[in-house]
Amino acid sequence: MQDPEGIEVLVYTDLEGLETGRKVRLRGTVKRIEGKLSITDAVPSEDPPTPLKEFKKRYDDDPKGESVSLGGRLVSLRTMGKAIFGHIQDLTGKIQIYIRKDTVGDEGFRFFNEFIDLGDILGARGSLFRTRTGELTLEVHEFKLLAKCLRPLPEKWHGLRDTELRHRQRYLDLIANPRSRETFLLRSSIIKELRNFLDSRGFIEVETPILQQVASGANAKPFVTYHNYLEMNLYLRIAPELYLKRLIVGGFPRVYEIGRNFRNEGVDRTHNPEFTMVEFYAGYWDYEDLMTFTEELLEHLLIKTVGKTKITYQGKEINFKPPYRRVSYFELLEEKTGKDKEFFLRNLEGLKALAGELDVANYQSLSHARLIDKVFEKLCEEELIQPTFVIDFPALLSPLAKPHRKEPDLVERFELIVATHEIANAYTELNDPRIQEERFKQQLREREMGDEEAMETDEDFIRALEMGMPPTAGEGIGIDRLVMILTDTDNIRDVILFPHLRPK
RNA sequence: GAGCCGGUAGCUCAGUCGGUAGAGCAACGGCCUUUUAAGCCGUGGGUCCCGGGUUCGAUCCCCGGCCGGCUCACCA
Repeated sequence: MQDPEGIEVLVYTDLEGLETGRKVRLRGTVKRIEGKLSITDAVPSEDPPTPLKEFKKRYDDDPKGESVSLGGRLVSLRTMGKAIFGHIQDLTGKIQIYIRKDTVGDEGFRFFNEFIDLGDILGARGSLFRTRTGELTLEVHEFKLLAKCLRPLPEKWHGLRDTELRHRQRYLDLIANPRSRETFLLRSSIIKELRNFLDSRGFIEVETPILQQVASGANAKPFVTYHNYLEMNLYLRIAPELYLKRLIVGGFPRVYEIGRNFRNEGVDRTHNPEFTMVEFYAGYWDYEDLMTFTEELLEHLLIKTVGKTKITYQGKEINFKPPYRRVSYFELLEEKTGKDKEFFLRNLEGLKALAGELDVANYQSLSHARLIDKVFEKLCEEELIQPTFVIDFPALLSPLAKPHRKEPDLVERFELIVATHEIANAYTELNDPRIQEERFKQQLREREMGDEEAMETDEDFIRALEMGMPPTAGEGIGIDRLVMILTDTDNIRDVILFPHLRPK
């Protein structure tokens, strides 16, 4: 039993140090125990404690007569003279505890009253019962202070609202806001199920360089860093694509990588400078195979994580039950503009005029490829709510994709759009080294014309293709955006544990 | 990078037509052995984001800055 005069286990002395450089309201209890608090370690506690959700499930049917122990953070406290009610919380749930003077004894009760505060981490052992209102509750026989909470908890009813604080001190957000805990748990299970699904289909998980000598495989500005020993600049990858395809050349039949990409660009509701992607590549597949596969993958993810295929996102119902609509890029454009593929691909002046009418920013200085893409985004993407495969993109926009088997100006590429967001981007991979070389040269010309984000040439990648890459299809899925949709979140920072913020 | 909005107690928020501020929760002292946003009585707590300006006087008005949010631009 606890005895304030017992063996020293937990002692706070230098409380001033806590206040360095900032004003902190220290809690009365803490001031009181300054220098002198001590606790025996005589109380046994299960280590580590069972997650509370599991705990409650286990004992819900038969709460009587058990001597059980649990642990977690004390998040509410109702003292009623000679009895105390409170709730202990962990990541998975909450359970009520009940402490009676009769049960824990005078000394134990005094200790709890004097030294235990809201926010403390407690271990407790006792028996379960149901209160009048039917709530499963632990009547505490023994308890142990496992860690002291020196700062006050956020407000118990409203939680922690301030977005800045929620992001800067995510631990507070996680303690105070159940919604936030649920989001990150769901994110974890989405990634787990993604991995399970890919593994079960014969994909091999690999890791490729994050520090790269050439940042290629996407159109984006890289972060630059410096390697002291090699005396050279290196780039944080903007995509793993070219390395994963090297592995297909090397004989891996199917590979995937889940990891961070880094793009040195703006931050907003749907962009964080580092973001998580899965990219997977399958030899002997084409983009048609990938569309079917993607439908199966998403159906699996939805069922395994949220338990259904129909969800609500920002007030709109979205149905992930396959099959998804497939519509070609130029078909959509023609629907919106009445102008056909020939117009977009051959009539640069007409296209510029159209972009001007649509208020596309800087339309005078955009490349042909970007003009098409801007017009598409402006007119078409905004209306795609249900999962939709937009297929057969212009070759101009897709330097790594294989030419379409029937249409010479197009490539075999699709994007999966959900709720106006691009969730996946995929294509039959270009495996002809000569065409790839030509595409890189075209990108170089775009770069020379001022497009800073045109793709870099990777000589070794061309050499790899020269060894022969089997027909292959590959796809990238933005995990953060997928999590946003499945958690009904409209800001990417709410699905990234520690989003980037300016230092305060 | 631009425009708009915001920053007041630990948290959630109110307020001051310019006279240095309040509530609830949290904290602290009491009462209370089935409460659950517990209740009741009492107490303490603020560089009103920072720096300048105007003014007898600025938390409030003006200018600049910092941080955040939204929209736009760039991008996935």
